[in-house]
Amino acid sequence: MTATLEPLKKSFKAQMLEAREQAITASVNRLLSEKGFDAMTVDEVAAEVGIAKASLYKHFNSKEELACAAMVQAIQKAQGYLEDLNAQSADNTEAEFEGARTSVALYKLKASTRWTLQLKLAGQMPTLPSHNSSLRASLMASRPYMDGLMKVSDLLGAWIVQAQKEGFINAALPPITVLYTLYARACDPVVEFLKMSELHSNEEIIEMVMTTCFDGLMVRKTKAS
Amino acid sequence: MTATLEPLKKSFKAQMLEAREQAITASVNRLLSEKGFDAMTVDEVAAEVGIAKASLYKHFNSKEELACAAMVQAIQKAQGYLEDLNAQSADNTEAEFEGARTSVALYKLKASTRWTLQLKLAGQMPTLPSHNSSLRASLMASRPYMDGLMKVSDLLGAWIVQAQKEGFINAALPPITVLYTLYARACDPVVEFLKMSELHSNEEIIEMVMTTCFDGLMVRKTKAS
DNA sequence: GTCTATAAATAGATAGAC
DNA sequence: GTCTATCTATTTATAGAC
Repeated sequence: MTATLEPLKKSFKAQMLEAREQAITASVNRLLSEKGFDAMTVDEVAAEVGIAKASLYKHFNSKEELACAAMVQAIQKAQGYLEDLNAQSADNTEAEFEGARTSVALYKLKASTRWTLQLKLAGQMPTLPSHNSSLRASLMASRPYMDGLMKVSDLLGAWIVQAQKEGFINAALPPITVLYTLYARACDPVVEFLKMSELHSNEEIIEMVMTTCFDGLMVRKTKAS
Repeated sequence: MTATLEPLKKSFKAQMLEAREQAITASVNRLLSEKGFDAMTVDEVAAEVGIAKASLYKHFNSKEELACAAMVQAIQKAQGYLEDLNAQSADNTEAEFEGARTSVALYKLKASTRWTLQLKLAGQMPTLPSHNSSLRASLMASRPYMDGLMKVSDLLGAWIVQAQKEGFINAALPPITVLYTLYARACDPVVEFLKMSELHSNEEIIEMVMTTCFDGLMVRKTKAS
């Protein structure tokens, strides 16, 4: 009996541990989103999780590791979303809907960006420190993070190239520039400014940022021009 | 004789003081641009200026005041640039050049944005802390900063409204959204990413960011479409 | 005003009991 | 693993001589 229960017991214990660490990374995620790595203190994390600071250090060896774990969780979440999106329509080809040319690749890029903005507005997007910091080094050294980042970049990159081939994304822009421009939406201060102004709903903010990102500030000449 | 020299002596002394403080704000400006407010330490500033830390505190009462002075200098520099730009062509009206419609207001907005990006690439654009920090409060409380910010916003705002009226800037976007989007170029991480990649010259980076900002990521349909 | 030396406060990390 | 209490390093800020 113990022979069959032992593994279950172990699994349960492991699950508890994982749940606890999940709770920690969730708090870190939120704090990282709210104030960033430098301004976030380990005391705050401990207070928000509801455990002693020393207990935190039993799970993670440093503040960097702590933040790293949260970033890994976030990037893997993004990877999961993108892979689901990719699986929805296997064929990455141009399509025709109601006489208007559309692109599955472009659609996916827009959906990803919207998803990012939603996460950001929900306070769940841990912002990378814009300036070089100790966190950067830790992230670079983290296999799971770099793996996730590479997978995400590959997926987005493929859609970018595809959308450029199909004539939807400006082919004069290097794909890497387009990629960075999309990544930058994750730390777009416009979102926060507009949110603080309280003049617009989250949906309106998202649509405005989507417009400035994909259509730009200038008017689009319609076919009637 | 002393009666005529005294004021000169005083003025000279004041000029020295101002020059010293100018040197300090320049260093702060650079460090603020490089690492941001949180990561910048007063020790670093003192070391870079070449004076003792205690001497710094004779000029400024706190780290916030120190950074504040640098930000005021920066915003006033921007204000000066915009006012010069405004004076160059008094009439903010639509124009016709070689059969193509152009807009003086749009031209000014683009010039301002280019100027911002150049400053940023030169490492002279002190980045506002994206998250709430003690610096924000100090800036809000600083009359000269708020005055400068308001003047800058008024100038840009007028050009935005004008360009929208003339049909060059997307009128579906609230002017404040356009304003924030332009302000956001000052802390655009894409610029830094592209600079780090060392694949493009500063001019190329600027042109790419100008394109993504004003034209967006999607292709523009030419009249031939 | 500038310096050296130091105070005071904060934050990352650890010791050791339970 | 969790806690309280503490250590250590860093950083903002100041005292006091010159």
